[in-house]
Amino acid sequence: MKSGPDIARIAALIGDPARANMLTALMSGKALTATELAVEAGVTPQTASSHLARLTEGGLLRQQKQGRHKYLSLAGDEVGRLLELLMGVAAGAGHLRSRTGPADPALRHARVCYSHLAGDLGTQLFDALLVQGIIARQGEALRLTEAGRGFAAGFGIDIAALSVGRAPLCRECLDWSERRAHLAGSFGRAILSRIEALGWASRQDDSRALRFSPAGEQAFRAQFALVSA
Amino acid sequence: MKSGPDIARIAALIGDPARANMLTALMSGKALTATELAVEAGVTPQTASSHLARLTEGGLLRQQKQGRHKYLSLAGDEVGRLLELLMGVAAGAGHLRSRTGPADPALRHARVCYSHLAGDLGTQLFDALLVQGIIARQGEALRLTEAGRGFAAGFGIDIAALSVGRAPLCRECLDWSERRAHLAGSFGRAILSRIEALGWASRQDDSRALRFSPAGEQAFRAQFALVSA
DNA sequence: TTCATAGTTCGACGCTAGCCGAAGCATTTC
DNA sequence: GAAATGCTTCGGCTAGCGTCGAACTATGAA
Repeated sequence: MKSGPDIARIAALIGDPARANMLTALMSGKALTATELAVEAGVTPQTASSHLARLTEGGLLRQQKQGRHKYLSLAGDEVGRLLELLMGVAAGAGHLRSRTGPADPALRHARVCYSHLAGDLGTQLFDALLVQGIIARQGEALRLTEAGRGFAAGFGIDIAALSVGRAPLCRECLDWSERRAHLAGSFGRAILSRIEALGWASRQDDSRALRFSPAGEQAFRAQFALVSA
Repeated sequence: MKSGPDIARIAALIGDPARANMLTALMSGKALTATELAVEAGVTPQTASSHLARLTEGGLLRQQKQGRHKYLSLAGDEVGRLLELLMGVAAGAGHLRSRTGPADPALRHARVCYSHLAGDLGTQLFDALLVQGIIARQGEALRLTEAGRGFAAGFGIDIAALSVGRAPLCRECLDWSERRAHLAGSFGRAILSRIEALGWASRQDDSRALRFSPAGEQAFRAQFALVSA
């Protein structure tokens, strides 16, 4: 029977696995759409909608409508710090998640994440694009450089066509298997389309794994100047 | 579908109102017994027992058995910081608890704790007994010194009669309101009996508060050489 | 010894909260 | 205009969790 802030209320908000997944997905600081978060949490959009409403109502998330999308991000630094501390305590208690995503090596190597390239190859690509100055950080955001536009044209991507929407051209997306960022945004999706169009890789239709042919992976590494495996 | 520490697990632990009450009650750093926490949380001892077991298993609490009591305290600084941050976020979200509890000053001043003296006067007594060499630390335990035996006789306590049982003569007991030790054990109980027998103080029968008469408190302070209030 | 108290275990009950299917806006695209 | 997409609301189902009564163990008191 204490007075004071209602810590149980917001702890309970974080305490649901689906919501916790959403929150950790947002820890990168990037805003994600409702559907992306639904996939991230492993629930249907209806369920996600309810969760997101409650998280917002509880002051943990901030919403930003943009066209028919709804971008969600953490409500503030304090929320981020809270989550980090929570991860620290959880790790200290030695409780790692049991429900580990499929340890499928193929998934870790290369997979599709909302129509862009993720996994080991995805993060390598992201690093290489930064090093080569094709994309650049601009504060919290990412932008396509002038050199990048030239590169895109040479790779067969029509940037002008991508720029019509208001959706960001470049976004970073945190990779669960690598804990590092890979490239999202319409440019990221275009790269994956191109990779498939060139026949370098194809999707496994019953999974998110992306299967590169040996020659395809070699061409991919050459194109983006990745160090060989 | 992320990997990493299971933040939902421990957030859910904090997310139950009863458990949250227990944790906030422990935020002062004081150790409390299982029953005290049950009262604090407003649940029956059975329910509390289950909660406390889960909190300990989850790495949030630390247990310390002492006789037939079980003292519980936060497992570490990190847990305390987590709770504080949680309160900060909760307060920021504008969610305050309505239920307010009594902070009875009389209870803090002097009360009965399993038949020995606790509260502010109890901890003062404990310190004075140590300083005057009536009791002394011996590793983790406490013992009555030779000087102490003489003092006890002068105060009207028959140490030989107390020594028949196997129960320790002197024990320290953590004080919830002061977060400091006071004297327990059969010697501690004997002191309280003597205080009551001398008419210095009397129990309030519907509470654990101990009511000293003005003259009684003065005599008590003189007897044990406490600094005046 | 016998009694009282602190704490635990077990079992059963009830309620909450998460989940999804179906249907309903709202916005964008063709 | 019609179709598609992103998101929300509603309703019903189910699993899980918190709750307590009753019975049990262990420690301390008389």
